[in-house]
Amino acid sequence: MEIEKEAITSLDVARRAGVSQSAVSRAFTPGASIAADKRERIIAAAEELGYRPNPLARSLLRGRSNIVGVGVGYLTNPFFTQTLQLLSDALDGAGLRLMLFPAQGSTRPEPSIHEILHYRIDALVLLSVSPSSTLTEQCRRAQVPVIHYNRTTPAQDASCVVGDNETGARAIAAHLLAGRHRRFAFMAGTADSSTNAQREAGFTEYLAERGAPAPIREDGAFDFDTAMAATRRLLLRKDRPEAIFCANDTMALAAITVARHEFGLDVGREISIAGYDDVPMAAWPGFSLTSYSQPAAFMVAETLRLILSLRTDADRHEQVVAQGSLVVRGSTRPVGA
Amino acid sequence: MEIEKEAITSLDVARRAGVSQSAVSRAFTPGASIAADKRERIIAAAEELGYRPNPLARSLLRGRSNIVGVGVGYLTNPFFTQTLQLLSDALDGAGLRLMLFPAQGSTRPEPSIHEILHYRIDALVLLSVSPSSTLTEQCRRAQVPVIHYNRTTPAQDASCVVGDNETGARAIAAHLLAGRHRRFAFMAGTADSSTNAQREAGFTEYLAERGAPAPIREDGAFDFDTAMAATRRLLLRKDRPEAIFCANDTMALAAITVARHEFGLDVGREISIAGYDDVPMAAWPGFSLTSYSQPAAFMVAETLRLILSLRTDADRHEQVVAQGSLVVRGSTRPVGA
DNA sequence: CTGAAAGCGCTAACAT
DNA sequence: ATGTTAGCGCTTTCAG
Repeated sequence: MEIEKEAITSLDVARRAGVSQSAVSRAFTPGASIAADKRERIIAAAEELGYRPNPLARSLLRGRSNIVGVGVGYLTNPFFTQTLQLLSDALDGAGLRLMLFPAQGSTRPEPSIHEILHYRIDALVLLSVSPSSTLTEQCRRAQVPVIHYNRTTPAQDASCVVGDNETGARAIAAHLLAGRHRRFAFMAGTADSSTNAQREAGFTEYLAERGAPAPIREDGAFDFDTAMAATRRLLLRKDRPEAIFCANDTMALAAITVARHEFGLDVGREISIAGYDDVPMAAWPGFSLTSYSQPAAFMVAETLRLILSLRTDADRHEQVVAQGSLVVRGSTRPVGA
Repeated sequence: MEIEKEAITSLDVARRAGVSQSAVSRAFTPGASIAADKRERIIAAAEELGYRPNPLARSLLRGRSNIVGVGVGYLTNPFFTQTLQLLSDALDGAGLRLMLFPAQGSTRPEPSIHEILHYRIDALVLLSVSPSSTLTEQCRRAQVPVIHYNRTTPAQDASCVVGDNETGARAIAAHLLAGRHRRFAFMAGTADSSTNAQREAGFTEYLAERGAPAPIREDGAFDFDTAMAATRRLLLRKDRPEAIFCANDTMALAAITVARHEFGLDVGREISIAGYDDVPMAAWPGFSLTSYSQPAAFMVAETLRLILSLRTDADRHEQVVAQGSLVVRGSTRPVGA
């Protein structure tokens, strides 16, 4: 064991391998022109010394840090958790670092985003965070591509990766309609969310097209507790809805819980409840929630592709819309019943 | 709006404020000796230009990056999710950045950790990751303090923040014993986890002390699906256990699901099931899971305290043991029933 | 208290 | 293909 050693630098490796310091740099740069045998000798010397190029110094010079900033609002939603896990693995596999920061899910400009931007990050990924124009503007100026995940921007002036919410919501509507329900309800997520808006539009429009009555609306804010309260209000109505479509699974799980445990309803027979996202819990026998599956793995893969492609030109932007699929389980009345 | 501007540097601010570049640096360094009015003038100029010191350059020189590496195994466990959320907020509040990397929850040395270490991170936090001696050694050499969260190291040669698992498991055992159960089972988490070992020891020892029979043991690997299978094995036995203590809540939720939906058991009357962690879902009416609560907020606060204190001397280490509390709900038979 | 100057560790011209 | 040189943007002596 060596005694208390300061970090080894490329110069140490250079001396050891008997070459110039810049040769060491080249040995660690994929496209650089250097003799194969010399490179091997340098790599060998580096291994012995336990050397790795200092990413900080490298970033300072290159103007890019190999770091991707990831902003996330509420980690409590399993859909985001799953996404974060996938994204974490994907970035790691691509040799990119993931810098996580809390984005509160709100519109107001977050100071942390500001700070993150100074790390000369390769890209900024926002998971279900409502877009803010000031943030978008700042990133544009800093030449940092922004990728909205699970959100679209009003002006479509930024890149995003989203599911086809309208189609999904229409599929849910069609399924509920096929179950011969009359009174429908929609439990909304947060109002400023494009995701919620699209799901609501798809659901409402499909019902209207088929001549069904407009759904009752309650606000569940994408949150379990809020959704429980909203469900109570729905189920206490004289014209109690027969089918509830919740804008995400978290709220649907809350609705099932309240319907079953507080109102003693047989979910799937006396009332139908459907969600969106198809989180792992939806498949648990205790819930058996009908939902619309978002292809998380595909969406994350697309996000990575965008990161790699946009870091060369941040001004370009691209919208990716992923197709999902309806997953019918026991929480909705069977078709034709 | 300016035209396509390169990032502004301290020199730009210096020129604008009519001072030297080093004055700008001092204005942004808390302890530096600079006249108050000059500092204000510089700060004003910086605001106008939208200047912030480049953290990359700063880190390169200071040898510390203000980044904390956080390694996490499985984000699917809500307890870790909650912790990550809290930690993310805490670090952000302290002006520290959080670099997330997948640690696979395994013992083998991860290449990403290697890479992260070169960012001259202030500390490495490992969430429920089994300690590896090679990793510990590497961090020691790099003078990076390691903090194990929810794990202890065998040799106690590193810092950690853990709950008092033995006490918690004993409290669960006492509670189940008070419910007049005869046949007990313990559903274990992953074998190499100190957390699991301590919970198992506390549970088993308490039962032994009271003259109760040793619990049947099944392996649930801290995982929902694995725990479902393990529960089936338990409930198919001739000597079916009357009370099951699961080493974490995820497994307990699986046990409840199987007991209720596959075996038609009335959980809390015909069988008692208890968990550990007291995740939010434990309180859902559909589960009403008796659990032992880990004080996540306190543990994260302590983690932050350790980070701040250890970054000046990485050689020191400290063990923090947090006290939790028993949360009795409906999944276990009431005491005296 | 303040400015000039010397690097932190590395990459990217520029010469050879 | 390789070594030399000039910085990336900042902090920190060192003089004054």
